[in-house]
Amino acid sequence: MATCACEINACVLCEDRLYPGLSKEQICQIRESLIREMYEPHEILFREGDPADFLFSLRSGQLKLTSSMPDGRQQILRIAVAGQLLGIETFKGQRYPFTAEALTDVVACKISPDDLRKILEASPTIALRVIETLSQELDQAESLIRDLGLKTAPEKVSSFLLSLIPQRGDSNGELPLRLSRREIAEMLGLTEETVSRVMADFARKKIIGSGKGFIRILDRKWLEETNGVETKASSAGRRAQSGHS
Amino acid sequence: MATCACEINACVLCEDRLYPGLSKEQICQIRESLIREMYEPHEILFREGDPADFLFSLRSGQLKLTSSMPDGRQQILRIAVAGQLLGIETFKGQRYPFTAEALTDVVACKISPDDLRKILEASPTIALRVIETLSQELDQAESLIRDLGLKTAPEKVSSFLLSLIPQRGDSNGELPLRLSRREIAEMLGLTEETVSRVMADFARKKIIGSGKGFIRILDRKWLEETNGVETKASSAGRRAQSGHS
DNA sequence: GAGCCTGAATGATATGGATCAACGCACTCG
DNA sequence: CGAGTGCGTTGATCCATATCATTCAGGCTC
Repeated sequence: MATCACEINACVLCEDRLYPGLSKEQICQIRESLIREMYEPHEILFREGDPADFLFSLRSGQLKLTSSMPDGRQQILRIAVAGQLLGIETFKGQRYPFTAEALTDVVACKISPDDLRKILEASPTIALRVIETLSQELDQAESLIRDLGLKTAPEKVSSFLLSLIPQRGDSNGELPLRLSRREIAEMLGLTEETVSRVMADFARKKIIGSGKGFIRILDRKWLEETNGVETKASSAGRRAQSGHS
Repeated sequence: MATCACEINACVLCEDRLYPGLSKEQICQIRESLIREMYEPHEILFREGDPADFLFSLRSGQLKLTSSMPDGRQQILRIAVAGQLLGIETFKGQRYPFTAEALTDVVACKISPDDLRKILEASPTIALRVIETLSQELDQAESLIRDLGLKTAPEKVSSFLLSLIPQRGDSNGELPLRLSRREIAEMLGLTEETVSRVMADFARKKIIGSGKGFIRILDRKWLEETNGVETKASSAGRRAQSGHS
């Protein structure tokens, strides 16, 4: 076992329990095809347009996936979190459709599409996990589409802020904020300035408190309402009164 | 075989060749869990927020998947095409995150999440196909994010028009257009009027020809350039001159 | 054919957010 | 220490697209 490339068991492809039907040897063989790698913040795992030679299974840390246009406009497609699989969009080969950049320290398992295919064929449990992961990613993407397509700037920012709250939500503690204003803007289809203004406005209204590298949600309910889960009447009312206070 | 609920073999879950290791009986049993259904244009398969009791495998036809806000704003998240699986975002249960409406005549196989899970565990080939389908859907979603987040109205419309061209592209024949201006707008995060203006403009410039229920791409190259695959210089130039002609 | 309906095109005007520009503050480097 | 640099904030102005309103064209019914 000591020869396994993968010693820490934390990613979709690495956990023992995911290979119930297989022998130790088979498991070890699978793990041999995984290449463990570490990255520091701002390091690029791969760039949009590069030949997609490897897929990545994220063990820990966060990545931002971006796509940009020749003139420099850039869009964050998604923030990838531990457990997710990167680059399956390119299962058929070809090229990466986005750039992946580490936001934090990152540990990832690198694997070739062919090897992954073999693993999936060998272990339905893994395949199922991959499907679940993919579903989650698709869901994330669809949420962003909603935000981009039909929300106003304040609604977008609300939505973003709410997405920072961890699942089992301890509501209003300090939440780490790893993205700069610019990055938030690139995610929400806004400009740096607009994000800054909206957040300053929220802070003035005591909706959030902000500090260096973190924010604190002070009025979660207000954010949830402003985010679009509201009646036509309440929306119109709030929007009407939402000029400069 | 005659007792199988699924007789036409065209969806991810129905093709014989996808169950290489299984006996006739097992295959037949799997198919028993599929409920084949047919829908007409404008029929709703399910609504956003409904309990997600079933997943759907699309055999033929097209669907639009929409999400809307309480005040009526609506966003098309994706156009689902034959072969795709609908609603896996809800693999964990819960509720449909969007409404699915038939754009054409549609044939779909309905299946419960539990049954699907069983099938996936039994057939890695199927699981692999599902993963490929999901990847494709994710890719579609990410493209839309790009369009929504960083493109101007004409760029969005270009991108949309190009997406109508079938894979093995016979370039400039008549392409069926199943979406109204309103629906195109709902997809691209624009208004009906803006889409109408842009398309009228394109038609005047002989980029496209449009008719009732179809369009014809006359200058594909121009669309591809306007879509963002272009240099900074060419973009700036074109944008500068793109006022009212 | 008259009346009506629905989708698309077009015009006039308003506005949310982009853009351009300046400034403050913290940090780093020599 | 002062100069330089990066990020965020704030202000003034502009413009792409929304919004509101009207017209047009085709299809349907009576």
